[in-house]
Amino acid sequence: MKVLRRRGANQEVVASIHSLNFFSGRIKVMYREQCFLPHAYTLIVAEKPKAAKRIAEALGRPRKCNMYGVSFWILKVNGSYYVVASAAGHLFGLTTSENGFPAFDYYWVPLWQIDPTAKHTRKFLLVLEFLCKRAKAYINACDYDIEGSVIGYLIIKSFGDLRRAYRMKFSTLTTQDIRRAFRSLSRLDWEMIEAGLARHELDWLWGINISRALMEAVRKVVGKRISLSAGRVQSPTLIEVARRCYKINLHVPLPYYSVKAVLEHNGWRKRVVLVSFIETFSVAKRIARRLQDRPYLKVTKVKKKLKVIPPPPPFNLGDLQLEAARLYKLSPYKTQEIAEKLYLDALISYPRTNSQKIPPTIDVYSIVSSLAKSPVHGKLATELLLETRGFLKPRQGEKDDPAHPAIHPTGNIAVGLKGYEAKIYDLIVRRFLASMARPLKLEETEIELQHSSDIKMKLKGVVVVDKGWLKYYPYASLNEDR
DNA sequence: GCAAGGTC
Repeated sequence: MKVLRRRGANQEVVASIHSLNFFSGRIKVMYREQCFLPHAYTLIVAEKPKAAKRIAEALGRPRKCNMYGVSFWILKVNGSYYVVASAAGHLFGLTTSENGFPAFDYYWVPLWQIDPTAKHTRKFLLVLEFLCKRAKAYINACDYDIEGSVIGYLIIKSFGDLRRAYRMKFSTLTTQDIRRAFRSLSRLDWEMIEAGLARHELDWLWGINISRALMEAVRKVVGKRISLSAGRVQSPTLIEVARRCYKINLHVPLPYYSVKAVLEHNGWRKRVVLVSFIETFSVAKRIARRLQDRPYLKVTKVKKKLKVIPPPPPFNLGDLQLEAARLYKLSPYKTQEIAEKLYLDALISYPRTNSQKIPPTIDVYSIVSSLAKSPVHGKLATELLLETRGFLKPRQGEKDDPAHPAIHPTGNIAVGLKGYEAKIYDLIVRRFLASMARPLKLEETEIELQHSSDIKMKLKGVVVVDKGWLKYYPYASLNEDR
């Protein structure tokens, strides 16, 4: 289906095939547009089409081309040509020709050859092969993580030349960040590539061999073949699920009793509870009767404590998934998917991060100033700027990530977000703002009350002295009954 | 047939 025609001395015409019409058993090919592939260009490889489009648009004024139904972009930067093309996630996978186990003879092949659900990857591979063959240099602009490093590496290794390959490193898909990453290209990131290849190969070796051994063992006992699997992630997860299941099923609940009373003082009513728990109903009933017979309590102790709770750090992916599950019952997968979309729309930074830190190189003042213009978060961002007088220092969490900062808004204004997308974006923005706000101050009061007998009751209360960061992130769970 | 992790 590749259609090529020589055009002039140094230009090739790639006719794009837009649609295939099946008519009377014959295939009719319709040509709609033509793309002039420059003679000399650098190929920029993105991980997915949407990222490729963003990169192309950030670097120049691209011309969109199409081949086998796959888009790529041609543009000129400072007089040189660049072609931005994209993968569709992993395009290569591991396989073996060995049956049974142990199987150690594994090798990389195009994914469409071994995975029936990945047939669509073939056309991406064909386009990349075509573009790689004619490129003078290569830039791996896949997501900056170990999988992205492997995706780009395998493409350039298979069809291009690793000696003329570079890495583009970015954490957001904003024009600014893409241009910065393009200006400061680095050598191929061999550490990440090796880590990624090792991850693939170990997961494959362990998973395939243990699964085969498991099936063989079960077949010997049961007498028939059952499809079973084991792996680095699923097997420990299954053990944990089983442990919890046992724990829940084997739990024997022991009843206990508490005595509650309503305290009235100058028209002010509060519920007080017994300091200790009672094991039997008869004892609890006796205490309740004594309280009823003589319904007065004397204050014996008042304890006041000022609690200062520092702001929460900005989100890493795990924290975001926990919050989205707690607040909106979203599955971790769904949250991840939404975050990915927000990243591709250049609204948030790269979400697959473990970091709870915002490094000083990120211009948080610009981001908050931009957010101040947002119809949704403008008021909050403005308040933060006023409160802090522009002195913005995000709380740094413990967890770190070698490649990316904590998830944060880019400052681009979100338009038309709906449903859970709006909710997840809201969580990210609020958490980011909260991380730079004042601590939350609470005054906790505990009052001990004594009955004329030896019965002791208590009363707990809390007053918010300074809302601090809670104003920005009111969803916080403070883990205590407040 | 079997993993895990990308993305359409």
